[in-house]
Amino acid sequence: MSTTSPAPSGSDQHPANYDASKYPSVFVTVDLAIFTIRGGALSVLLIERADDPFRGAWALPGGFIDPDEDAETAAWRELAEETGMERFPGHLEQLKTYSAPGRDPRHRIVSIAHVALAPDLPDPVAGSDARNARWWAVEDVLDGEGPTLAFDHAEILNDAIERVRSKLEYTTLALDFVPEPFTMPEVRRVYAAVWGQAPDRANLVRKFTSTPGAVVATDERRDHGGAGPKPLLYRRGGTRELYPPLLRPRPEQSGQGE
Amino acid sequence: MSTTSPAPSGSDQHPANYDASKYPSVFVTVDLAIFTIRGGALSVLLIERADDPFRGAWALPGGFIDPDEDAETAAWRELAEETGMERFPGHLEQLKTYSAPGRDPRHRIVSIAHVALAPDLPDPVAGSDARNARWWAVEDVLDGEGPTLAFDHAEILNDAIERVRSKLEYTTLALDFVPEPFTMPEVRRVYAAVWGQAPDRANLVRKFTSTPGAVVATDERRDHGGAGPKPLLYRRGGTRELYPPLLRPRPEQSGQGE
DNA sequence: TAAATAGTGTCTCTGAGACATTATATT
DNA sequence: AATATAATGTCTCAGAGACACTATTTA
Repeated sequence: MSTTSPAPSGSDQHPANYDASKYPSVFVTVDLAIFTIRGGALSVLLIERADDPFRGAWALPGGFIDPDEDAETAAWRELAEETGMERFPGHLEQLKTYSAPGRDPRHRIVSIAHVALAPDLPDPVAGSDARNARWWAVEDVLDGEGPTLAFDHAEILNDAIERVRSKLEYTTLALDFVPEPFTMPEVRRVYAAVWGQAPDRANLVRKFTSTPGAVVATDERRDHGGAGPKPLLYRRGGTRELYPPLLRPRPEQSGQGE
Repeated sequence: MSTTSPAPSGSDQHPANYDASKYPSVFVTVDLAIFTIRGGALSVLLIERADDPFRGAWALPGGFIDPDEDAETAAWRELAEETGMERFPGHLEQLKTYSAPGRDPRHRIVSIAHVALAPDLPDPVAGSDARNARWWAVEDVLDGEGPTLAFDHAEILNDAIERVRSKLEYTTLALDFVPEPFTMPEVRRVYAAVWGQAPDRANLVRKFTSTPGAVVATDERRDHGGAGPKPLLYRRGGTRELYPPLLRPRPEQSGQGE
């Protein structure tokens, strides 16, 4: 059927009796868009490249998949290494795989990108290789006021941000940005940081407290030292889905109906 | 940092000066969950395996990524090959990448799975290798009344179905299941087939016709030969997002609020 | 005329958005 | 007191769900 591809021999669609020499070696890596909220701003961890290509540009952390690992395991391992914690204390999910032939000028590298997020992440550890790593406010990176990104990492970061923004609509993902126990005003500040716009206080609280199993109220309140009543503390519940979703406001769209 | 992984030498997170011999060869393939609607039933294309492993089991079509291709290009090529058409006339998107070390017992294979769908796909071509390929009703595969699936393809298929079901909620993806021009009753039958439950006629029509740019009405009607008035014909508009979404009914959930 | 289907009207109820009100805390 | 914040109440409107009604076609 195919005239363009070196089809597998025989009827097997999988490479049992396959001539591997026809294919150049392919490296498979994981890349990570790690988000946290620092100073009220959605922030992402980037690493400054010390070598060419893209020397001096900034890149998403990443690394190779070991022979005995799947991508998710490799991503958890990288998370622990990059943040210097034994076990990364947040959420991780696969984002998308990037496979353009020229995305790395040296080798064919297929990268399985992931999104991770956690509350209160510390400044990244200085690696044994003394490479430069730091948190950047996402807004600055998008504005172009921040660093230049290496490879296709600008595209990956865009996709990752859109994933987080949209999952805040129909899941309780925002709760993974705050340490337990948390207050509703804290959750609201997560929405403000990620969307750039906070939902109405009353509506947000109603959504979370009226979704069965989303959050569990404790009988304690947080003393934040400032003025006003002490907000009630909650813990995460088992329910991950917000139904119906908490939709972010869309930009006004013009266009004709039928 | 890592004690478990053979870390790249130096500070480079990408494999410029990397000892490739430390890693066994990894094959990268694309797998395809191709959906269409036949006889009112959501159906998926499967191929019977002629060789071990999983001889006699059924698998999603797939194949290798060529050195000069990205995954999407490879998927389009496979689509054309499997359906026997020069250009696959439907929608394609990346689903998820599957990378468990043991998912293929012979080699390390990382598979970038895709979801494709189109209206009115013909019976699959008999390949030059005379392998068996056919459409299966998704319902039968899920029931276990259908074929046994090879590798981790049951998991991939499940993920693919869930992707299609959920995208029908917040996009106009249903329109890619019908040939242009189409009628609203046809679109409704798509929802019925994918969700197992049709939305209310009036509400569905309101949603599509009141979303600016979603569909464009023609001034023609389809003669379907049967009783009743001839339904109005539409074409797809540029808008892909349904906002607010057309949510499918959720199963009753129990659980305690706060 | 009966039956089938397309298209539209409309009633009700949920829930989002917006804002007011009350309660609780600090200075 | 004045100010700040948390929590809740409530008014309004958009839109989903359900269903009725009319129109159009075939048998």
